[in-house]
Amino acid sequence: MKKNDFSGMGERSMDTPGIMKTRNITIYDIAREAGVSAATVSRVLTNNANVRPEKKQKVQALIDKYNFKPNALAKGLSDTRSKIIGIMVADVRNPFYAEIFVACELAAESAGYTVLLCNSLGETSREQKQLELFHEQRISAMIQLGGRVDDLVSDPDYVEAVNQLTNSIPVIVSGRLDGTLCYQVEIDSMKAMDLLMEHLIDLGHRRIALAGGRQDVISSFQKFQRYKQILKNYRIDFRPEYMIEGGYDYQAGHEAMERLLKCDEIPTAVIAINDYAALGVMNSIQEHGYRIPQDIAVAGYDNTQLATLVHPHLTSIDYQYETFGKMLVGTAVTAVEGGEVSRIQLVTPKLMIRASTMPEENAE
Amino acid sequence: MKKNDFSGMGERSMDTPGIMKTRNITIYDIAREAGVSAATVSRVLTNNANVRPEKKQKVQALIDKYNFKPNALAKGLSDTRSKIIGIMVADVRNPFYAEIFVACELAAESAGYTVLLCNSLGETSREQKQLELFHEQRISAMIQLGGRVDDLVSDPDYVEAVNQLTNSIPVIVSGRLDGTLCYQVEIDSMKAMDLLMEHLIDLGHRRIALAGGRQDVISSFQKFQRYKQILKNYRIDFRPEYMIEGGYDYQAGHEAMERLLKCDEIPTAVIAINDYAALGVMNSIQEHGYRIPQDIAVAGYDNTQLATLVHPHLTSIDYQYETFGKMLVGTAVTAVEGGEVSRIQLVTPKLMIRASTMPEENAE
DNA sequence: TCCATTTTTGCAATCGGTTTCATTACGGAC
DNA sequence: GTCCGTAATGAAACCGATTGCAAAAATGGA
Repeated sequence: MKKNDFSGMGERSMDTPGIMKTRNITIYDIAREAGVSAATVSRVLTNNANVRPEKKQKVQALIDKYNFKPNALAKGLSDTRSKIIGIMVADVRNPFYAEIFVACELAAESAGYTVLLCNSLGETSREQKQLELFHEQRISAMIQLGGRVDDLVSDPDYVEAVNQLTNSIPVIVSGRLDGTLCYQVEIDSMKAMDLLMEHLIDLGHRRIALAGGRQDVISSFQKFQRYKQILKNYRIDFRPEYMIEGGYDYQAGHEAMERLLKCDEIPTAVIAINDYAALGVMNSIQEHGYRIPQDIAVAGYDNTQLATLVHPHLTSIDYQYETFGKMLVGTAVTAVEGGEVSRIQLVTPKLMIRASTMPEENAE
Repeated sequence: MKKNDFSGMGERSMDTPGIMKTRNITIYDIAREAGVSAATVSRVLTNNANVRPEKKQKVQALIDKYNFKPNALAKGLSDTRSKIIGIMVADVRNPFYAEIFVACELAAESAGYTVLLCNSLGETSREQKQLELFHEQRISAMIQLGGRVDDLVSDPDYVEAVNQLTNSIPVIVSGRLDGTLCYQVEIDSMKAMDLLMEHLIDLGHRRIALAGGRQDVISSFQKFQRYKQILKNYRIDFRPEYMIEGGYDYQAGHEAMERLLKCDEIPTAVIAINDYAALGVMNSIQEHGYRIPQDIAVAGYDNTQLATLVHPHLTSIDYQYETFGKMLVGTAVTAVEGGEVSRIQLVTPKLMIRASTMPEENAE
């Protein structure tokens, strides 16, 4: 292992038994050995200033030799912000958020930022704590995804905390109701419903039901509205009994389908609010001895891994995570760096057709 | 919104159109208004020094009034380390890692640390970059989970980078081969296999097969070894055709089961290397018209959400994520703070019995 | 009341970068 | 060779905390 041999004293200490600590190399160490000032080394690091090529090379050589990495803390301190983007999600264990997080991580990486993930786990108190954490870390921007806001907006302390943050850094939200001061990057839920409905209607379906989702979640609300609109456009009667609201999990889908199967006329196609609910729907259908898609076609939202784990593979709406992540982080970075970004942006989803709606289609 | 009114100049600027930036409050601002020195405020913050109660109260009141949060960057800079624990996983989109991450986040939170998550995505180059990121952030400790190490250990640059890090901060690894200098927190894979095998043998199974997993992944290797050992203990002949190595996904499980179904004597129970593979196994079984568990019992590892999404619900090994996370973070924190921790620790897994092995057992 | 202790305090240095500003070096024009 | 404008460089201040050290204040004992 290489070490800096120009520092005579105390570069190693044994304060933790068994673990040797190596003193970190600083810009001054490099400067000294290169025979230049720290300012010059800094200029080499930030690259943009004009440094005489020969010196630049010499300094760079030492940087490489000692594998010197500038201290992000010092850097952040001197320009009063860390290059960290805080991301707050309800729960990364939900694959939907996991996908977005990874997409954001990749996008941030190429922009020279780091992402800091926090799970609110749906608890107001945690969400507030995370906000404090972000504040302490002096993050450059915050991305907030999903989660119900009902309880939050009624908590004055929370509102105060968000305002304070919004006042000092760009906040990008998605799938939330708040945000007068925020940037919004949303998935085009209406377009998503369009894609699914047109696909099913093209296949000849006229009895199309919805399973799961709540009116108080903005994206679901939009889907419901669009659903009715599309029916009207196609002159198909809206049947209230075909719109089963509920949660977002397996159970919700299963229960919804059980109710749908009790209708006088059973639907020929069901759109579930997400892949989990779709799985519930599918299991319910199969338990009753119906075939998918011959008797009932099923489609979902999110296009998570689950969609290709079930049988038949599930037709789903892909939220274009890569694009989504890029837009979220891109908006954050542009806003941080003082550029112009539009306040609201939409991501166009894509329909992934699989066997659960088209028997002849091969599962990917 | 509250603001600091004692600072006459430039506390607000309009450099980003439409977004007002508020200058951050510092320890000096508090000190000035309280009529004390910054050192005293710092002592109030860190709590441990002796400050006259009346002053302490006065300062605390101002801290609350302005919702002052000390700058973590400055703090980290002055004690040369940020209170951040870096966590590197292959991919959080894998629910197994997502569970561990959330558990670590919770454990870290109560210890006053922040966790920084990085996905290596199985690429050596990314893993190395994340290491640099950790170094720049001057993290206090690193937790590395899973991932294949074959390519990594052969890359001298990578080894160098890890050594450098290991030399300066505690590194906790799990599910990896390296680690002479590291702390290890492992799940007791042998015990896990014991639990599954004993459960199945108790149920009367004698023809038990394994599906998926590779010899070069340490945890799988241990499972294979233990499997043979247990068979021997119970005087059951080991049949090579019952041990189908492969990957860790749906496909691997499916293919393994297809091969198992071609055996002269079809196994009566199958243990899949994880829940994904188990799902593949189950689907293969059901496609061939067999019933689970009446004809063939199935069990998996990881006890992810998937286990209760499939039908019948899957018997699986629960890795006790909460305990696991606590041990990982606990080890990191103790090591950072100079305490004694044992180099190797084991987490005892737990068997979750569900309908895929016991028909009469109700799914939870 | 006065001196010796023990607590409280504040000053100033430090952590490791960036950046402003003044100074110096350089290259070309005359 | 001199002069001038630009490019290159370094000294020093600054970001916002912590902390060792010394001074000041409070306390207690005689």
